[in-house]
Amino acid sequence: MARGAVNLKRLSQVLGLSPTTVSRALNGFPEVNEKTRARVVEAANRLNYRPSASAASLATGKARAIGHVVPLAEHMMINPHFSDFMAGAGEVYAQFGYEMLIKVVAREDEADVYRDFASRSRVDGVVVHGPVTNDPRIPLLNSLGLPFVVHGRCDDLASDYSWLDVNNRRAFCRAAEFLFDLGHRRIALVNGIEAMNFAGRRRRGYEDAHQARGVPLDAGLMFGADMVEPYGYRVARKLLESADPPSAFLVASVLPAMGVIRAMGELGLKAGTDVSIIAFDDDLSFLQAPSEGGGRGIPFFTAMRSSIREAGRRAAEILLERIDAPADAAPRQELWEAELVIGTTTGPLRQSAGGRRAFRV
Amino acid sequence: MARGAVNLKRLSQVLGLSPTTVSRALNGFPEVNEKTRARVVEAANRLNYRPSASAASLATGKARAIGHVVPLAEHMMINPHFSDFMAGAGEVYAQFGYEMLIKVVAREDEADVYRDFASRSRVDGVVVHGPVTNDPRIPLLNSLGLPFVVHGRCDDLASDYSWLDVNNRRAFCRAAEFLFDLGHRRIALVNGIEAMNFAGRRRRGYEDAHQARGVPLDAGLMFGADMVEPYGYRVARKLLESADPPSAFLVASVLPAMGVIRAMGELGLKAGTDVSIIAFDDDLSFLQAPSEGGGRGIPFFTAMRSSIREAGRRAAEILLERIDAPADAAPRQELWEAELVIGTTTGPLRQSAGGRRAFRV
DNA sequence: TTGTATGCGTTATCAT
DNA sequence: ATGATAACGCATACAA
Repeated sequence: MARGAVNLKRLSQVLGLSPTTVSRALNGFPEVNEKTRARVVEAANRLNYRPSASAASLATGKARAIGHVVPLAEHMMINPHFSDFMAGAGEVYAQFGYEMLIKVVAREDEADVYRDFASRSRVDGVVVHGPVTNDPRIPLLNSLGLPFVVHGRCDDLASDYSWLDVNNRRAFCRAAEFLFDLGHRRIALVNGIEAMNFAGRRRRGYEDAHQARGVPLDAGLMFGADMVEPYGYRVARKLLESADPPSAFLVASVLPAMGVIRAMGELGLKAGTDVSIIAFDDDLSFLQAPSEGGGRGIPFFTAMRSSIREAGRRAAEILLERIDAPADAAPRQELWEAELVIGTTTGPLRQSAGGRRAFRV
Repeated sequence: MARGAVNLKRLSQVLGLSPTTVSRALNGFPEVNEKTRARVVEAANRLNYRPSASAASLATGKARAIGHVVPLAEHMMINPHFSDFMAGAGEVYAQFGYEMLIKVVAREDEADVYRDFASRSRVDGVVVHGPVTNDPRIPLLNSLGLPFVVHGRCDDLASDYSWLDVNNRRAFCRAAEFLFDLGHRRIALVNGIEAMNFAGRRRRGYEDAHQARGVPLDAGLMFGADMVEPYGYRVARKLLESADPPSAFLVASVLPAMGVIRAMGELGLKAGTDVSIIAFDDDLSFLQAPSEGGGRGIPFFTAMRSSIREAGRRAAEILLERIDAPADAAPRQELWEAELVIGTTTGPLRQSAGGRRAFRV
């Protein structure tokens, strides 16, 4: 407690009431006299009284905090996608009087943190980030009895836990079909790390579209790595300078897509004309132009878009809902469809783009 | 407490000892018999005992948590700079057994959150982000008696609080001088929001260099806004298509610098040859190429570099140090120099670049 | 070296 | 409608 902070006892002495009544008045119990409540609330505000978090937590068994465990090693999480998700979740937590508690730890210590959270009752629930297939965290959390929600999914059966996911497979299938409809046949896939469950789904969507159109897959056009800018740059340089370059790119994030743009700029190629790009767009805030006069301008990237910030908000809501629900309540599962947004980076296949190309480097 | 979790009383009963002795054994008190301690530690591990956070906090008055308040409105904070800083700070917190507590709130509610933190003793200290000149948070936190450290500075006198900052003025002066040395005279400044204290310092550094070289300032070349990608793009398009374009850009972050690159690509201009770019590089993880075989490759941007993640680590260390120090200990202040890194985006002024230019669009 | 008793600031139970 | 009293789980001053 801060020096001189007023506690329940002091406040009740000032009011000439018992601590019990003051507590009830402040916590909205119906039995307390409205005149008394008004007096109490006024005095509490005036003296700047706030109940001690640890004392309340000890008495109620509720921490009023949500935990997020961030793997240290893979910087997958320490990136713009993650911070936008957290911003959304944080809004909801603040709104409902919850704290957001973040723990940055090595992958191998993650299980330990969950055990710690549970047995020390530091948090009332956790959000699971970056699920892999058959993620061991799900059975662990279930056995700990700690409420949780997964951002993404771990498997196709996904029935015994709550999750919120984007229909990645369908999004990438639609994106590829959109490019096929424009006449493109050689489409590079610049995917995320395939060990991540979401990246596997995205690849399958890409494959679905190829199969539906009878276009054979070319392993030389498929890449998977951490979704950073230089990755897109490297892949694009390599492919666009090769003998048989793709005419379009399907990119898992606007970050590597920026890298593709950079590579094209260096090679004198214009996006949407010489080469098409469609990206998965998490609606990251740092890539959005400040909206002038309401609404957003014409987007740069053609993209499958789904706001990761909105996902953060909704995931938080689902989790808070589950925390208040009975322990045996049915899990909540939501699958969002990404929206196709037409920007400036896609266009019909140019005949000249098929064969060799005169670079303007 | 989680269902069935073992507490101190149960553990002591199992061991046939008093709770006091068990507590002492676990907390490393010197007076306890080593054989007893061994027994206690073994049993604690076996039964997976962990002290309740709220009970410990209530008893000791320490929360073992650090607060970070993130303004919701300006997405300045919900961006890659912020998440990298947090990653660094989080590492240190985890190492010392602290939690990181993040609160996303509207600017106008920020003061309230600090009061809340203090009076509810939810945290032992806070990190102040994005200081403006004469920031009201500093006197508030001082009056609350809540230990804090500022990432950045609020004024030039900056004596009554702890801070960690980069020498922004000197960094931008050096960057501009580097461009002057290459023969450039018309250098665009793509700065952050000038209300932020750091951006003001950067502008002054840019002005220092102009004055030192006797180059007059051109208000038409100086911009300030939120450091997002489209901002750099917009400014670069506008300037490079103007009658008297700059031959070089000094950019406050690699994010808008990517936008400058995009604009140049569209205009058929090559960085380092046609136009030079030097950026302030916070060493953001998502822009770093995965190091192949140790070390990092040749950087893309010529830049003044200072790792914001490292700053997060150090800020956390300073704060934890202050929390343990006596309340009247002298504030700790550190000013870091950014490092000049030569990349591929700068080169000597081309004679042809001065006048009109043939665009290859 | 170990144990007893008390306090930390709430909420909740049971009276009145 | 209000009050006395007992938890909550730990740490610690004091006693032995």
